Amino acid sequence: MFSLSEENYLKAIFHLQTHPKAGVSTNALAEEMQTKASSVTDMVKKLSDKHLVIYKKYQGVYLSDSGRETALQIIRKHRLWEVFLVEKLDFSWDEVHEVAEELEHIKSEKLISELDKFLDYPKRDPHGDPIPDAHGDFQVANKTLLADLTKEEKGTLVGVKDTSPEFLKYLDKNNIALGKTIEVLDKEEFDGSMLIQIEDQSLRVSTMVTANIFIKI
Amino acid sequence: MFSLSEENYLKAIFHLQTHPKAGVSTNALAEEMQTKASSVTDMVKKLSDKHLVIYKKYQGVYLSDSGRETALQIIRKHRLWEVFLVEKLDFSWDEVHEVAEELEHIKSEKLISELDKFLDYPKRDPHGDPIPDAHGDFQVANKTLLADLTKEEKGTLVGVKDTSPEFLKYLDKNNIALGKTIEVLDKEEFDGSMLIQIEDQSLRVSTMVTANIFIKI
DNA sequence: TAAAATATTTAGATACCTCTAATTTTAAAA
DNA sequence: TTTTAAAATTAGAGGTATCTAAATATTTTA
Repeated sequence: MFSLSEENYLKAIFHLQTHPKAGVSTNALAEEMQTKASSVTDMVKKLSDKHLVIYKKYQGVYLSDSGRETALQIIRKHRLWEVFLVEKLDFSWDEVHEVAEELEHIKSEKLISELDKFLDYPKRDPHGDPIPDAHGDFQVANKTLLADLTKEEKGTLVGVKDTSPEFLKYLDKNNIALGKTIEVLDKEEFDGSMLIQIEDQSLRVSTMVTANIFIKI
Repeated sequence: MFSLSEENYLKAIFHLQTHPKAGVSTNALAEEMQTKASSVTDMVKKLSDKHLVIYKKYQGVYLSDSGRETALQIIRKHRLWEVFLVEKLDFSWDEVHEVAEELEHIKSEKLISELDKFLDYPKRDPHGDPIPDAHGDFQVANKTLLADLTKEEKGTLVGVKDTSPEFLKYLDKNNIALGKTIEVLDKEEFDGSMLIQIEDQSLRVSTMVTANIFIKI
């Protein structure tokens, strides 16, 4: 169907396309794909020829409907494999991304539908991100950044924005995990850092942390 | 480490290298890889530069020790994934090969060691082929082709030589499966066909069948 | 708004893996 | 053993995905 590179580009465009009005810039895509802008231009033309993206020179790139659909199927596979790795193979949440990056490109409808069934149709991956179903539909959670809470507010940790191993290991070290209750004991106006209560410990965290934790109030 | 093509070539050479004295011919490898002889020559040179094979022009190609080791690790991964697909995801034995061809190239030591553990260290894949361990060691079964049995001999079906979906579906249709006892009721000298007893049914099978079934007496 | 800085695209080249067509080597047959 | 046939290799080229360097377009700044 599509090449490895093509699939990775579609996924990257999807992840960068936060505002549906603005196209994804060549440089942003180059940064995301760890490649050069000129390579991006070439690939984007190819994706455009295949009607996976809408592209006008110097105007940035948008996913077409079929491009979005393809991207969502890859994301579905990625997240299902992450669940498999954590729940069945004892991987920790900071180890799954790299392997899932490879597994997501395996081409078999049956493999994914059976895996989904085997895992009992999980709704979220180990980082709290939603798993699209076979039609590409997924629940958009109503979640808030911890950074946006104010003193004395509290909620449940439902996701992380930064999924780098470094950040995830930091969270592990401090017993911060999905599903736990977090309360803002104090917020420093100067730098935004917070004193938070999580289970029986209180902890001071910087905005590097609070801006990467999703809370459901 | 190695490219997809390189890994597939090593695997193909391993499978073709039945007699350790004779090198694998360019044409045989081209047939196995579904490619042209000229492409094989190019690739074999590249593998030789990387010391994965021993190659002298016009003399055929042999796996080096490191080439053999690499091939065995790919075969290990292939067969472990096959077990996973059959035992955990309800694939039938004629459906697993194609998907395992892709899964075998995922690069993660931990993935395979954890998968091995998850599957409880299986010794054989769904077709009865042995699964090499992490060191590349595996048990060579003492098995005989059904075709080599004579009248009134019997044994257990321990493997199949042809693993094509067509052959496997034929076996399924006739309730011929791994672990079952087969007895030779009669053997036709003219064409080698046999009347066999398998559980409560007797069945006449051609040499196309008997030459692809492994029996342990 | 003109100049400078930044972003993007184009041109030309490389690595990988493949192909066809032509050549060379080896093996088989007369 | 010479000829013929088969097998293997080389030469030259194409597609994919990438790169560097140069050119062009857009945006920012003065």
